[in-house]
Amino acid sequence: MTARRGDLLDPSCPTRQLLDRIGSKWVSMLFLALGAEDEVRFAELRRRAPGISSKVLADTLRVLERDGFVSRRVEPTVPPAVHYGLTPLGRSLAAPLAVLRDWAETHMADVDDARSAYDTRAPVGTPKSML
Amino acid sequence: MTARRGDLLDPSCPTRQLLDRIGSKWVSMLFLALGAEDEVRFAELRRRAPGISSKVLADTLRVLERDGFVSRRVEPTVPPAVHYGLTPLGRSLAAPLAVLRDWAETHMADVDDARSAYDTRAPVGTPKSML
DNA sequence: CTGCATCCCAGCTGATACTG
DNA sequence: CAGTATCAGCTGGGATGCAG
Repeated sequence: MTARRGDLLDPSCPTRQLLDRIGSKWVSMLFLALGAEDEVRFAELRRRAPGISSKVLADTLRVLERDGFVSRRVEPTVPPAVHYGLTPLGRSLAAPLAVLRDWAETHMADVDDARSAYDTRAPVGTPKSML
Repeated sequence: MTARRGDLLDPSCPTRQLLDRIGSKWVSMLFLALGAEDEVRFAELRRRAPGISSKVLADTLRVLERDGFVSRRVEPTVPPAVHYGLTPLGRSLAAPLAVLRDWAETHMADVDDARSAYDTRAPVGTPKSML
């Protein structure tokens, strides 16, 4: 049907774009953090994503808002209060993410074992990248 | 169950590691290419992943082999013939990947629309005075 | 409180050339 | 054919400082 083989290298390939998003460092964690409640404020998100800088958090949220995954509501108080939440589209991504998490928690131990075995067989020469 | 919130920033978090893998540029395409048959040779993989360099292909395959996703079988002929295939573990990842692909093909059009709408609302370079 | 402007750096990715 | 060696570039992510 759709998906010819070469699709995934087209930058416009839907799957490619989705993988780029959810593979981004903080995105999956923000989905978790936002999924817990209806709305979460900026500072609270920072707390739930320990280590993120405000720049990266703002950047990531803007990208997700642009994608339609995240809603942004500003209360025009002083100082301002900004509330973020998942849109229906964003919530619809929860299922695929849960499938990934389940697979990971079920099988990544096998991956660890495979790595140990591989490293025992080939102690030197493993590329440092992609580890 | 497990998954405390902070898990996803731990480099050892299973989900984090899985996302890093499948988000890598050529991995999902190689899974597609390898899933079609039992075994595929190096040069054939290059053909099925147009644009990949032999270095990147070799690196990626080695990482996937180390993870236990991919098997590697060398025929000691001259010149050598190397056959790659998916292990059972690698094949078990097909389902999660299919879920992602399905979601992407169903919903990424909505994301495109959201982006267009966002870009219309916030064109580049709009003076703040006009907001 | 929120988040933009800058500057900066690591490492993923790629181009090219070479070898058993 | 199936890689390895080397070098270069870009982009994502981060530190810091400032502003509305």
